[in-house]
Amino acid sequence: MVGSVFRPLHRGSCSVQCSHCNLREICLPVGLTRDELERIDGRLVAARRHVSHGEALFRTGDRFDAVYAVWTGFFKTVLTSSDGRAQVTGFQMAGELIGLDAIDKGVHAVDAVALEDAQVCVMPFHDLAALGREIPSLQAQFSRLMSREIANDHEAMFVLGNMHAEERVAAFLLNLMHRLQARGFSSSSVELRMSREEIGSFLGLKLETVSRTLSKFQASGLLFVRQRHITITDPNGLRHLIDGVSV
Amino acid sequence: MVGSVFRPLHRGSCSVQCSHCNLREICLPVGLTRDELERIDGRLVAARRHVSHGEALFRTGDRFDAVYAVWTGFFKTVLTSSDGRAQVTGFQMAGELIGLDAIDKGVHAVDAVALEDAQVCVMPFHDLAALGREIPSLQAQFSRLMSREIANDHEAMFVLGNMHAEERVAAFLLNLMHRLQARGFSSSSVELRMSREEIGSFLGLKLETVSRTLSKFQASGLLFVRQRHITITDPNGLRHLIDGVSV
DNA sequence: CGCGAACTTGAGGCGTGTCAACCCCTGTGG
DNA sequence: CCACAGGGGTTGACACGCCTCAAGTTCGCG
Repeated sequence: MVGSVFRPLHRGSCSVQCSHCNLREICLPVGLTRDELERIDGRLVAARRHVSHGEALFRTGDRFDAVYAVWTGFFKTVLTSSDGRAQVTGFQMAGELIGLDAIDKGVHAVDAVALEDAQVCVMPFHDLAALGREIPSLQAQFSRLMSREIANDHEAMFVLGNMHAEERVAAFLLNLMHRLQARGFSSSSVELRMSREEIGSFLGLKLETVSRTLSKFQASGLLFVRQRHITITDPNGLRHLIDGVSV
Repeated sequence: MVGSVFRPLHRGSCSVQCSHCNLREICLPVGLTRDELERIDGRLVAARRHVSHGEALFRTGDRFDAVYAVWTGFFKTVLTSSDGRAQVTGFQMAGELIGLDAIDKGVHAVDAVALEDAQVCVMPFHDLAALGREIPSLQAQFSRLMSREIANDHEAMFVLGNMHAEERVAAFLLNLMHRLQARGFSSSSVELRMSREEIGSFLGLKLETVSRTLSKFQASGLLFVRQRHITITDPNGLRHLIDGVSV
């Protein structure tokens, strides 16, 4: 277990310093001054927590008491109905927040599951709120991130409500590559962390349809796909598929 | 035009008092003390604004500078792609906020259109943020409402991604009646404010499918429908249709 | 009274789901 | 080092639910 040797460093009074984090320009502290960054060091993030591949950061029904920022690794959030149907509501990567939907009810309504070994920054919501009062630009950025999640969800609703299978998959790939690119990864080649079934759940499609669509994209010369490895050779071709669709 | 005679009262320095609003237990100020309520009087809501049936409160591309609370009337928000396809992302009624998705980018990404003559409370975001700093429970409630919108959107994604036409329409009706009931209206009878096409857009269905589904529900004895008037006679029957689905 | 918008209803087509068989890759144990 | 098992992925045939297209009805409004 890679993570366990680090655990002592990330627990208890040992402070996690946002000011030295390589994600500080992507994550919650965006826009804070040097001075403000140092004021939140050790006070915003109570601890780092390891979550192994396949394990849950939290589950539906768990009490909400902290917001999580992905530090390393990859997550999915899944909303499950009492008759067992599941909807993947999002995939989260480095610098993205998890748990925002639970602030209202104080109870988590989704499962957050690691799609690979991962580490998250634990931000107790009580502390986050207090720091937000002290540092207005932190509160502002937190509001912006909640707003961004709402806007992203509206985009997802558009995909689910208006698009055909090919358009959905193309939109998914472009969104994913765009976010990876913003984090310094290749914008053309990726090792997917999620299964066809998980992609399908997010997109409102069955796994066979996702698989068929990727095969068709390959046959059309838009990309190469082999299991979970995907190389996009014609991003403009993908964009053309969803033509008018903004964002 | 009913509203115009009130306009002078709602403009400029004339203060809008949340402490005397009949929505104060439903809207943003939920949970504020008497004292806190009086502190936001005339400072949170800069003005009330009338929006006539069919007109837009704001449109895609408009600069964001205020959050709106519905005071009277009924709205839809619509996300439109550049090729003209539209997705209704929500319907908003009294006490619900509009515009939260624009905080991040500072530009509105949806049209907010009144489905009947309406009045909204205009809350300049700058003032809202400042008051949030001054009154922590206001900031807390604002965060809760943003969180609630995220959770609602996830529910909508579940509906779009997992449900069949009948389930979608049933879920829509139950959600609508539940929200109306919370505002003191009948939970069984309603005059819909939106067209079949708008319902369909929200649910990812065509208007004919919505129409057929309502007719089928009537034939099954679940409700009476006549144009936009709907009376639900068997709410448990509707709930049974979406069985396991939580919320 | 007549027009247009919204709604209803029917017939037929199509895209995606369903079901099933097979393939690929990885890990495990003999 | 190979055999085997199992999960994930691919591909095909067929079914069916919703969309499309079209005609007719109802209602509100000038």
